[in-house]
Amino acid sequence: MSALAHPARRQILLTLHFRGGEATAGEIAERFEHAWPTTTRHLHVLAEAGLLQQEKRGRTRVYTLDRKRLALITEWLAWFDR
Amino acid sequence: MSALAHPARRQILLTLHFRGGEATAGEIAERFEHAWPTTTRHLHVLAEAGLLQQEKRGRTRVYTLDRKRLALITEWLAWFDR
DNA sequence: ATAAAATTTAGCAGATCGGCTAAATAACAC
DNA sequence: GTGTTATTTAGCCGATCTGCTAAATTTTAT
Repeated sequence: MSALAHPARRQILLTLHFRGGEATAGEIAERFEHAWPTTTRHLHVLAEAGLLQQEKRGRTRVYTLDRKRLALITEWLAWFDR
Repeated sequence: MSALAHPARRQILLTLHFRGGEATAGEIAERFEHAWPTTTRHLHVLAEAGLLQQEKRGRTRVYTLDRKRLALITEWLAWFDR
């Protein structure tokens, strides 16, 4: 859950969502003012948390949103509705 | 959202929930192996994030869970269901 | 007035975070 | 094979996090 702690990372997730769940590292990075390596690191944190999957496609890398993983968080929050 | 990043803080929220949304600092702290001041700090972080309210009652302090604030997070996550 | 109980505040120390630049890697184009 | 494009890796550095102990604060009890 600490993967969601940083605004840039939440923005990455939303960006991916509204692009149909997939985007290349470049497409994502260009939306931020951060230097590329900074975004690369955020992507890595998200992938480490299982929220993103990485796929090497030619010389680009495509990141895919894992909505199931996000759903786990929603489920955790649902404890408070009982 | 970074207030939820630490496991101890999530545990505090659940503890409060299952006690009806209210508990004293002591009741919460005794559930953790952490030193008291450590738990005090976690409580403060949660209060700062608006997830808890603090009320001085005699020589104890009662913390109350703010479920509305938690609901905001659920709402954010709901973006991914569209 | 003094002591005990409940809790916070202060402040130190090591770990992690998050930005950066510079250099490395991998795939494609000529 | 040389260069260009896309992206990551390495590593520095200041800021924030999280644990601790010791001391302060506030209320209740004697």
